[in-house]
Amino acid sequence: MTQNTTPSPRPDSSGGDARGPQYRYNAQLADTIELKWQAWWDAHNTFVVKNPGEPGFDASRPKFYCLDMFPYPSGAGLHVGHPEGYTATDILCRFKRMKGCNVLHPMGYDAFGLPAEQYAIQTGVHPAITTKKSIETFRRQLKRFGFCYDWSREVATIDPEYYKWTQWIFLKLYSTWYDPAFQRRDGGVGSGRPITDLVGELERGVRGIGPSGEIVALESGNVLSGSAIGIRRWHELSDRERRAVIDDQRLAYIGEQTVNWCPKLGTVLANDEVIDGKSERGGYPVLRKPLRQWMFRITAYAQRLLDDLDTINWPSSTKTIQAEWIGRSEGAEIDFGIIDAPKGVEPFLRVYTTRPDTIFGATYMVVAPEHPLVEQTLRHPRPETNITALRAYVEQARNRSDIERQESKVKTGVFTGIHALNPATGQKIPVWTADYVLMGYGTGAIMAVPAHDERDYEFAKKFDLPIRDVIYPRLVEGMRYYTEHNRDHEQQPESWVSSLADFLGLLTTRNAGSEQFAAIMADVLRRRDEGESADSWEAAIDVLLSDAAAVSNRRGATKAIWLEAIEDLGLDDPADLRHRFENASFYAVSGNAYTGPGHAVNSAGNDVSLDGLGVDDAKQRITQWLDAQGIGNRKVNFKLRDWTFSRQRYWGEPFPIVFDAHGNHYPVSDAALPVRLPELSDYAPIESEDPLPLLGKARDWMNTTAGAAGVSPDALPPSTPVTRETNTMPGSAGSSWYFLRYCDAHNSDRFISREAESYWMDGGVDFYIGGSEHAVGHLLYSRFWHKVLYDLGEVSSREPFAKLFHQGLITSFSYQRADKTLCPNDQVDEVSEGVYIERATGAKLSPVVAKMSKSLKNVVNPDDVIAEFGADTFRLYEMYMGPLEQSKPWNPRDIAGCFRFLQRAWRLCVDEETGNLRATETTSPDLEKLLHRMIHKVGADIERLAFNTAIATMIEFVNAGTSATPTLTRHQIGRFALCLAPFAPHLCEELWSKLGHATSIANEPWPSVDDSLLRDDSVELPVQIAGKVRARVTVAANATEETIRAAALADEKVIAFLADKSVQKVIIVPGKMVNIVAK
RNA sequence: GGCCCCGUGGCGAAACUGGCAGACGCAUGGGACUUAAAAUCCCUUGUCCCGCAAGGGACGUGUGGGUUCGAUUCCCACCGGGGCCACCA
Repeated sequence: MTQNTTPSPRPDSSGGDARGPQYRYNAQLADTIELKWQAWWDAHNTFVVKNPGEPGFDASRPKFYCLDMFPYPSGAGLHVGHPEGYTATDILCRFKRMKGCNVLHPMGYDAFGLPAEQYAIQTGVHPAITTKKSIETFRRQLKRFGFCYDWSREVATIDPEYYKWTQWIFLKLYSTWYDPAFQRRDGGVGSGRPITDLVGELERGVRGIGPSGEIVALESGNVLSGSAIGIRRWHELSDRERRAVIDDQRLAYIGEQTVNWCPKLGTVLANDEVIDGKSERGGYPVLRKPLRQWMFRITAYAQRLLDDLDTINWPSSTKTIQAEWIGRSEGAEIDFGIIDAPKGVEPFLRVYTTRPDTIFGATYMVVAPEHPLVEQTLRHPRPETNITALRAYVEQARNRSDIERQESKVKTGVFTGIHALNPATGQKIPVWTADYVLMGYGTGAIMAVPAHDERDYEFAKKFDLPIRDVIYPRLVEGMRYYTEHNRDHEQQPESWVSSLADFLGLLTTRNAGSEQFAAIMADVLRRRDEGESADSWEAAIDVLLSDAAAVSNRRGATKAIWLEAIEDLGLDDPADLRHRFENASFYAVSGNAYTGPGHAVNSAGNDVSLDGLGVDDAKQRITQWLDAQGIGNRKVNFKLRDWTFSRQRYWGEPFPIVFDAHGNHYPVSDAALPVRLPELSDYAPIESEDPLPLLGKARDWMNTTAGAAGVSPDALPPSTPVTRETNTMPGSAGSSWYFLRYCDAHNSDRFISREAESYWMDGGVDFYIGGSEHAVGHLLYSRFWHKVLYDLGEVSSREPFAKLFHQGLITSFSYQRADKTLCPNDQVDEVSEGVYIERATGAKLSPVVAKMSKSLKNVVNPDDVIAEFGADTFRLYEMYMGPLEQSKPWNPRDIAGCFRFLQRAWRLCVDEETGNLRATETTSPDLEKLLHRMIHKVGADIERLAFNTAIATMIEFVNAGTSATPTLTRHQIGRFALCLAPFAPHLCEELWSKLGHATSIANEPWPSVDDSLLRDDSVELPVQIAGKVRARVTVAANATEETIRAAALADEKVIAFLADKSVQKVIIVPGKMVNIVAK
C-alpha cells in the first residue's frame, strides 16, 4: 500500500500476517484460493455465454445484458474507481445467472485517442505498442478481481477487425439522409433513409430542389407548378449541382462551420471536449474558427433524442443535462427589411426570437461578427459605416478565444451603418454587430428588445440606444417577479410609501387589521387611477422589497399571501377589490430589463395591435400576423450543434473516404474495409494556426488510385489518382457502438448478426453503469448512432441503454493547511490520535476529503490492496463503503473490517487447523430462520443495488452463527455460500468444493426462501404517548386493532403515564406502533 | 448568475411507502486468553442531566418555520458542501 494514505497508521489486522493456524483465512490463503479459481474458471469457460443458434444456448431463459463502460487503458493501470462499477455489475451478473438468466457481461478497451498519442510522444514509443501493453495490464488486473466477464467477447477499438465496422457505420451515415416526413416503423414521423432512395425520388420527379437547395416533395400532378415557383428538377441539374444537392443531405457531411480549434493539440474538438473554453485534455486554449470538417447531422435527430429520454430509465439528472444540452426552444423567425441594402445582400435580415410578442420594443438589431451581412457591408459600406472600426471589431472578435469571451462579459459592438425596418412599428432601427450574438445559434442575428432582455438592456445602456417598454406586469405578477429576483434599488421612498410598509407588516403578522388594509389598498388604487407616475409605483415596490428579509420565509408564496389577505378582509365586496388589485399594472423599468410575465402595452401598429394581451396570447397573435404578411413563422430551435467528427491527429480510425482531383469525395466500398491506419514514425502534433492532419505525412498511403483504395468502379475508374482523407475519427467513434459488437464479437460478415442483435439488444442494454462525466458525450452520440441504425433497420431497439446508473467517485483523504492549501500525504505525520502535522514545518493540518491525485500522493493502487487482503476483500470493501451512486472516501482502516468478516465467515465453516468443513449435524430453528431472512434480504438488496446493506445482513448472520451452538449444518453452509458467492466468489467456490461439489457455484440456482419463516408469530410494538415511546407491548402478529388497543392501554407503564390525563385518541398502525394522544 | 443533488455520532453509514433514529463496519474504552505481544473472542460507546447502583429524565438527523396524532422522510425560507450549464435571443 502507498504510504501515509490513511489518517492513522495501518491497522494491525493486516491480511499479510502469515502466523496463526495453517488454514486461517489470511492473505496467502486468499491469494492461493483466488488464483486457483480464476484458473479454473478460465479452463472451464465458466462465464462464456452462448448466442442464439449456438449449441448449448438455452432459449427458455430470459436475457440480461449488463454493460460496464469500457476503460481507456492508460499506462498507469486500473485505479480504485474502475473496480467499483465493475464489482457492482459483477455481483448483479452473478446473481442474475443464479436466478436463471442468460447473462451477457462483456469487457473491452477504448484504446484510440489523444492521451495514448501524447504518452507515446513523451516516451518516444509508438502508441500501438504502449496501448497494447496498457491493455495487457488492464486485462491482468481485471482478471485478478475475479470478474465474471465473458473474455471470449473482448474487443478493442484499435483492432482493425473492430474499426472496420466503425468505418462501415460511418459510411452508413454518409449514405443516409433525413426525411422529416417519413413514417417510421415505430409510428413516429421523420426517419433516416438511404440516400439512394432520395436519388430515386429525385429522378422520378417525386421531389425537387427548392431555391436554397432544400429538398421539397412534389405531388405527382403538381410538377409543373412546382417549377413555376423556383423549384428545379433533377434532370435540370448539372452533375456538379446534383452532387452538391446530395452531399448537402448526408448525415455525415463536410461542412464549413465554426469549430473549436486547439492550436496546442493541433486538432479540432467536439463541444463536449471543451470545458470552460479549454481543452478537456491538457487544458489548452481553444479558439473558434471556421473550418471545413466532417460533421454529423445530429441536429436532425434533436427532437427524437429529446423525446425518447422519456422512454428510458436513466438518472433524472443525466436526462436533464442531455435535455438542456439539446436545448429546445420555441419562437419565431422574422424577416426585417433592410433599408438600402448593400450589393449582394438579401433585402431582409432574418432573426430568431423566443419573444415575438415584444417586437414593438425592438429598437435595434444585432448580427454576429461572422454574419454574412457584416462581410458584405465591409465590401459595400453604407455612408454611415465606419469601415475601420467595423473591420477592427470583426478581426478582434475572430481572434478572441472562448476563455476571453467568458472572462469579460462586458458588452462590445459596432454600428454597421445599416438600417432596418421594424415591421410592427414601421420605424427605422439601426443594425449593430456584437459578439454577444452567436453565429451558431438561430440565424446569427437578433432583434434587440432592451426593455425585456437583460443582454439587450445592458447593450442599449452602454451604447445609448432607445428602450421601449412593451410589457407591463400585473401587480401580483410584478410583485412575485421582483420578490424572486430580489432586486437592488436606489430610489428614496416617497411619502405615501410608508403605508405600503405598514401593509407589509400586516401581511407578515397576519393579524386581521382589515380596516387598515382596506385604507391602504384604497390609497394605492386611487394613486394608480389618478395617474401617479410610474416612478412612485416603482419606488413603492422597491421599498417593499427592501423589507423582503421580513417576508423571506414567505417567498414564492407571495401571490397566495396577497390573495389570502384580501379574502381575510371581510369587505362587502372583496371580489371587486381583488379584481382591481389583480389587474393593476405598473411600470417595470428600473435599472433592469423586465423578463417576467405581464401583458402587452405600447404595442399597437397600423395593422396589428397586441395591447392588453398576455404574453402567450400576444405571441400567438403576432406570429399569425407575421405569417399573414409573409415575413415570419413559428420556429423551433435547438442549442445542439452538429457533431464535429474530424481530428487532425494520428491515433484514431482513418476515414474510409478518398478525394479526386476536383475535391469530390467518394466512399471506400465495404469490401475494401478496413482502411488501415498507416505506420508513422513521426506522430508528434504539428502546432499550428491551421489544421494539418498528421496522416498527411504518410505520402505513399495518402496518394493512391481509386482502384487501390477500393472505390467502386461505378463511381470512379480504378486508375483515377485519388488522395485519401487524412483526418482521423475522434475517440468517441469507437465507443459509440461497442456494446453492439460484444453481442457478436467475431462476426466477419456483419457488425452484428441479426439474431444476436435481436436477442441481446431486445429493449436495449438492460443495465449500463459508468461515470456521469459522459452525460453529453458518449451517452448522446451512442443514442444518435443507434437511432440512425434503427431507422435503417440495422438494429431493433430505439434506444441503446434501457437502464443507466452512475457510480459515485471514490475519493481519498488529504490534509489541509491553515491557508486551505493541501499538503501531500507523504509529508504528513500523525503525532497522536487524530492530530496531524506537516513534517517540514510542524504546522497542524486538518484531514479533509479530496480527489485522488498523483500530486497529493493519495492514490491507492488496487494491486497493493489485493496483495494485502485479496480480491474478495477488495470487492467487499468497495461495495460496503456506502451507496453505489454516492461519492465516498477511501479509508484503508475500514478494509480490515471486511477482511475480518470473511475471516469469521471462513472460520464459521472451516476448521482452521485441519482445513476440513466443520458442519454440525443439527442446528437451531432461530439460525435457520435468520438464514432465510438473510437470503431474502440479500436478494432484494442486490436487486435494488444496495450492496452495502446486503453485506451488513450477511455480517449479522455470521456473527449470530459464530455465537450459536450448534452452528451451521452442511445444508446451511451451502446456502450461506450461495448467498455470499456474488460478493466473494473465490472464497465461496472453495467452500462449495469443500462441500463435495465438482461444479462451479456460479451456475447454481439462488437458494429458495420459505416465506413462513420471514414472519414472526408475535411482534413487539412501541407505545407512544404524545409522540414519545413510553412502553412496549407484545402482541400476536395478526392481532386486530382492538386487541392492540386493549393490550396497550392495559400496560402498567402506560397506565402510570396516563394517570392524570384523559385519552383523546389512539392511533394504531398494525405491525408498526401505537400512538396515544392524551391531555 | 441559472438548474440539479447532498447535509444523520469521533468516522463510513442504516432507517425501502410519514411510524421505535443511529442497523452494520471502523475507531474508542474496558475485559478474557498469553510470560509478553500480535491475532482472536466478549462487553462498552449519540449528547447532556439525576443516581453509589439498578435505573430514570431531557435533548438530538445543518438552521428557522409549516403540515401531521407522529417528520431524517413532505412543504417554504435560509446557511453550508458538491455537480452541471453559463451571453443559445
